[in-house]
Amino acid sequence: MLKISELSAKVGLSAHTLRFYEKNGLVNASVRSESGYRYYNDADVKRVEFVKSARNIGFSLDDISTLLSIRVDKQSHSCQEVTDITQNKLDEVNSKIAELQSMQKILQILLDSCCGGPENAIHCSIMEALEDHEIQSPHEGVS
Amino acid sequence: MLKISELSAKVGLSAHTLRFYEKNGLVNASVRSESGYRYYNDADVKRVEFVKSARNIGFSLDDISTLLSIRVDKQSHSCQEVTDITQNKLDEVNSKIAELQSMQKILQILLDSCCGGPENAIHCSIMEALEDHEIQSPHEGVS
DNA sequence: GTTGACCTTAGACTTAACTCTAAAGTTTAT
DNA sequence: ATAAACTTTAGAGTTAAGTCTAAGGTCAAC
Ligand SMILES: [Zn+2]
Ligand SMILES: [Zn+2]
Ligand SMILES: [Zn+2]
Ligand SMILES: [Zn+2]
Repeated sequence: MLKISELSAKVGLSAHTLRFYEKNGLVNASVRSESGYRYYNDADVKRVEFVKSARNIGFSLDDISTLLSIRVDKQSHSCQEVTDITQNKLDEVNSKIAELQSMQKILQILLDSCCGGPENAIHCSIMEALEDHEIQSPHEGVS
Repeated sequence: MLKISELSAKVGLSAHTLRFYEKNGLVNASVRSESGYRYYNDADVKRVEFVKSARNIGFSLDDISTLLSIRVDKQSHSCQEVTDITQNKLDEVNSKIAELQSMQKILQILLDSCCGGPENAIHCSIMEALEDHEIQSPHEGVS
């Protein structure tokens, strides 16, 4: 049975974060001492590690809650439920990547167009590009 | 001279946002009526449009403040200052893309490994992967 | 028997960029 | 002259996932 700081050291999440996760219903210590100290057993540790893996992939705490509820009763849940969560996350990641790549592309064009030197910025092509109306939000461009 | 709702309609930023930008020192109306109404002249409109272009590329309001201070006195600033801001932003974007691509890769592997069907999740390979310790945070992996 | 390290809670703070509300004053149209 | 639409301000709320603080209780060692 681990105390909170021992669990913290073991899994690499701060005691604060572990208490925060508990407050949000993700993980709790199976045992509390008379004085209120948290004690985590092996199953608790595994659950925390599951949360950490899911978090490392990028799942939100909400997603993780759902995954945990599947985890405690796998018989009542299907692979499809799991892939749905995973696919939604992948879609989200892909759309963020697309947005960032559109920024990346514009930023690279701007950098390529500017001399980057010590001369004054009166004819700076980056400043000129920002004056023009050619730059659209990556969200607005539907095509 | 445009009132705030007219400017809002013209540039596609809400009146709330325009006031918020003013509070943060980005843009203000050159003229105020006796009763306090904001009136924006052509130069104000151009400044707002500059802000919007910069925001569309992904620059933070802090970056935009700096770009605006260069804009009002281009003679005292160099192309290098402008490219520094731009390059920093590009670096940031690139590192976010890398992080997301690492998530994308793992999510895709997980999806490929799971049948996604209606059967129960007892042997679900996604759940199994989350139980294992093989999933690292994209931030921790330095190599 | 006291020092120091640890634990508890509730609740405030952080970041960024908005977004909204309330209460009041102004302008425009009929 | 009155209703509708617009504007003003200060300030609170939103989001996610923590992060930190204060004030107090507990445990181990010396
Ligand atoms: Zn230049
Ligand atoms: Zn330049
Ligand atoms: Zn399956
Ligand atoms: Zn499966």
